[in-house]
Amino acid sequence: MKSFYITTAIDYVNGSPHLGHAYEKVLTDVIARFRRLMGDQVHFLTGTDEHGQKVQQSARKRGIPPQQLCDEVSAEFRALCAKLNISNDDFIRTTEERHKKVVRAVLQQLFDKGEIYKAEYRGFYSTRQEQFLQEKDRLPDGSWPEIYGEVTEIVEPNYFFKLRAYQDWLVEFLRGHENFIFPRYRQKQVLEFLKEPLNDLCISRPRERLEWGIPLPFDENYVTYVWFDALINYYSAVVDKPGIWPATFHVIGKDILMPPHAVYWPIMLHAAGLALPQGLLAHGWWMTSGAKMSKSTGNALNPLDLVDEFGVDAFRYFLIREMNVGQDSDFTREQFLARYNSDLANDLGNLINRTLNMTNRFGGAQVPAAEVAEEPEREVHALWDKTRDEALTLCEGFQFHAALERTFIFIKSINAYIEKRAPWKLGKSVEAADQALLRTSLATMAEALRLAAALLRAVMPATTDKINSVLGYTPGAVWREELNWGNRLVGAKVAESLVLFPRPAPTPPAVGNKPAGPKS
RNA sequence: GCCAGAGUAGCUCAGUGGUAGAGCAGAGGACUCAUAAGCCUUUGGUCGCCGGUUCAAUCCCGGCCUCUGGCACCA
Repeated sequence: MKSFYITTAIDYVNGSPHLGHAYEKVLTDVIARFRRLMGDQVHFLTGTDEHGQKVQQSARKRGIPPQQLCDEVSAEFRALCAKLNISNDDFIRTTEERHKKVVRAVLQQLFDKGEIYKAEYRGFYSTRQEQFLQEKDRLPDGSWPEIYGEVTEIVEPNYFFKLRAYQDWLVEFLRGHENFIFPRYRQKQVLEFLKEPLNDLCISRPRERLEWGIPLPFDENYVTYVWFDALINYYSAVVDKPGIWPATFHVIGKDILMPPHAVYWPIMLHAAGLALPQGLLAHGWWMTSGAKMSKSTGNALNPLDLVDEFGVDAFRYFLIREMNVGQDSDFTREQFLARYNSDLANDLGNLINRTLNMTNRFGGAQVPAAEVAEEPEREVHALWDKTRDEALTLCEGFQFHAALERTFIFIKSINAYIEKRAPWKLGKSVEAADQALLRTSLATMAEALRLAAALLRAVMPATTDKINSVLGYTPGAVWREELNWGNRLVGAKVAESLVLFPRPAPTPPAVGNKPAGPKS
């Protein structure tokens, strides 16, 4: 079985989960579920990044130990995974011993090889904020903003990793692996960036400034800083699990593609003699009216509430259907409702319910066998084969939004097929030919629905299960075989009815000067 | 400033060297198994702006405008 190891970025615990985190987890989960269905041996890792200045400061502000803060927030991210029905196999925290051990081992190894050296770091330091500032922090007139207090240029000994020595190697590597980064144009960006010489990477902070971190194994007066801690989680989580490394894909936000994942990480691995991942998948951001969606912007709408209101599958469907992986998308309640009502409630949900109803009313609650295959049936069969083939290809290329689009075209075609056959008319006829057509139409709509549901499995797993359940069907172990048109449902006893995606109560018209709707 | 991506119907987007397509929204119709859902028909666009190449450009070239992102030790 082919091994497929996929990761999300680990989330920094200095803030609560928001839509961006949710999207990355859902996207990665859909890929993981899809690969499992395709027969790969999948290992899916997510987790939390827990060290650093900001965590230390936040904990101090609240008067609690940093570990307690990490425990609290990390639990929130775990809860998010559960809420979103994420199928991760492991959840790593950078404060776990299994991780720290590996970070120290890798650092020691690189130090012994001479890849890490001590030198002086020079920069502008804000005592009040306890951090070094960058040129871009300056005001246009060259002075430093008030919040930094007194800023002084200081020189501090630190440890550096020899990034620059590997710059040419990295350029060669990327030229030789054109599909290393998805989407492709991002790889060009990285190569463009690499035309400028790299500086070596400062990987340490003195302990008197930063306590909350992993001590360098070769100098306990320092802790390692950010990347040698965070990135190594991908490796530390599986170091004792044979057959998983290297990663197949790291799914990350475009904001941490360059330089960390596209430059530091490959060089770190190469320098340490470890195999490189097959690829990086950089996704875009959700925006609201052009503004990045995050907690700090104080957007009134909390998209995660939609999970409680409409169910996790509806939420997952929206994220995957609406976002073209790699690009940015807008998130509005209106767009969500449009998708929910049109695709899920009207097209799919209603199709399920009417299929159950008709099977009960005209078929004695049992799926009959198809007896004829005339033009309408042949059209549905042909469209299914085309839909399945295209959808699989699209999913393999991360074009899930397009795969869902095709799938829903097929679902709509089932509705159209039903109108063509009009079983409610056939049901009134006593002619043998009409009765055969009736049985055929009931069989066809049920089978088409089963197939459509199977194709949705990676995106809406609970929905697929429910549809199978009301169709009285238990799917077989091999998903690919489930995608073939057949007669598996013949004789199945179907449920009476199912309203899967109930239409939301109509919003009261926003007229007059009444106060806005009830606050719950 | 440099680099990259994007500017196509009210909205979200697809697309091709030969005077443009889908879904949603809007309008009309026939039906009734169904979540007043579904089905059929339909309105709607000088394809960002200006030039050029071509018999012909939305798609090729040049310039410009606008939006988004990256530009290093910052998550």
